[in-house]
Amino acid sequence: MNRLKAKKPIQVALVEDDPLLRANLAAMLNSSDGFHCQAAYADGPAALRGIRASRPDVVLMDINLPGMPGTDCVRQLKELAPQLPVLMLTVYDDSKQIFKSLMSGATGYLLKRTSRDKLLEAILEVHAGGAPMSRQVARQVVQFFQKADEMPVTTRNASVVVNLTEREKEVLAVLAKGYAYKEIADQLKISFETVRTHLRTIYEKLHVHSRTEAVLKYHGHEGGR
Amino acid sequence: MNRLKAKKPIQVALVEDDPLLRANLAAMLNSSDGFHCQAAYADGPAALRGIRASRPDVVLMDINLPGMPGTDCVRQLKELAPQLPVLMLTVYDDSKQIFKSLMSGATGYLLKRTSRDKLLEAILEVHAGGAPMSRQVARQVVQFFQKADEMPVTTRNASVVVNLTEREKEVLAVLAKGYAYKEIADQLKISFETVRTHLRTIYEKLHVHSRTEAVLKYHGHEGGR
DNA sequence: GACACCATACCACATTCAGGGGAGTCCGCC
DNA sequence: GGCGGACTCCCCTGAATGTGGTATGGTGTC
Repeated sequence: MNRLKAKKPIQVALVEDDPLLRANLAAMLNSSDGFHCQAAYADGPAALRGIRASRPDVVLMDINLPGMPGTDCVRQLKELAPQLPVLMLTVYDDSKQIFKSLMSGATGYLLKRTSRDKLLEAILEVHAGGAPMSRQVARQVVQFFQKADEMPVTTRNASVVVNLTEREKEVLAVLAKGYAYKEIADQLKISFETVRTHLRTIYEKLHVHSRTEAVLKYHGHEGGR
Repeated sequence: MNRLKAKKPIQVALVEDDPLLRANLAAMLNSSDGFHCQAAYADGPAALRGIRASRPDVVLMDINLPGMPGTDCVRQLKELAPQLPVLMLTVYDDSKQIFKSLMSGATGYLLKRTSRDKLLEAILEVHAGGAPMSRQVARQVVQFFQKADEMPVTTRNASVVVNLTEREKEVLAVLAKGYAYKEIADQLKISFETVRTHLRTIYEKLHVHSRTEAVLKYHGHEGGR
């Protein structure tokens, strides 16, 4: 954050629909040595038009844009400037969003709660040829590969479910038939709360965040990312 | 690198066949606040035996081990301690090696020319739940996703879904991938409320009362109830 | 034109789910 | 004989879901 003193600043373009956040980010960039907010756009189409002409060094893009999703915007941006690094900003560390962004061409992926310093560091990093990711994001990406490794063998519900204990498998099996928590509790003769405790650890082990995702994994569907 | 002052140091286990490098790394760790080199192994089998008993917080592993490749070692390590984070060290930023490591279960991937500070930072990072990667590695990982921009679409849906209108089928298809209502709304470019309206009529037509039941019908599982 | 049907959208209320704690028993293993 | 893992149970909070009603514009049909 302290080198680049006399060098020309990194030209950053912003794409963010929230006016307040947009202004804050721009101000933050312009008050930081080595950075310059070249332009700020409120939506995808405007960004595409502007960036085509102005050629920034780095783009900071909100993933939730009105009208055109950030991921679509990245994809089109990458078509007209393949080398241009794009940093996605999001409030969610949801794996579906992450992979969608990365597949669309995003170069890095940061959570919005990233601190100012980390954000500036990430801009430098991406400009230097890296691929900065927030901690949670990086871990998800890495886990993707570990899951992908189990995939080809797809012994249906055998491979994904292996880490689960016997009881957890029972709970998941009932869950996967569509029963509500209290019904699962009745069937297994345990309390509602115990069902929830099991489900929590099951979700953790399967890397999912909703019963639907868990059911999809159980049935080997491996739901969309 | 300066927090964790009075806290218990992170217990690190080393796996590195080069005696000199091994000693250097151990010394470096032990001379750094907040870190402790708990053990250092020269090969995979020794590491597996030792780590099973000693339960370190983090493992630093050379990818080029004599006898057993580092990737195999990681795989076995992950079987006996799935939560244990493993940082791979390598001189190559070869993409095949990187992906093999990640698929084997490595949590982070650093080039050996990484500086002392960056290395310590990476250990903290991985211990805090992240997935530190050297710049070159991160970029390769991201590029992987951009090349793999396809998806296995297995949606054979004809059975129960016939009574539904076109739009309803679209909604159900996205629902069945595990997306939340608001995500469905984003994808179909309609409002959250409209998604809910569609879902209501879908549930009615399918005679179900929860998304899990709907998903099961959609995938032809019929669920026992 | 009246009518049915579809897609869109909003409000309100109750229930369910998801994630964060903590905590006690039992059992096996070093 | 302590320690960890599995299983059990409870509390709290906030988000997501399920169900009821209502409404507008478009489209096609009789």
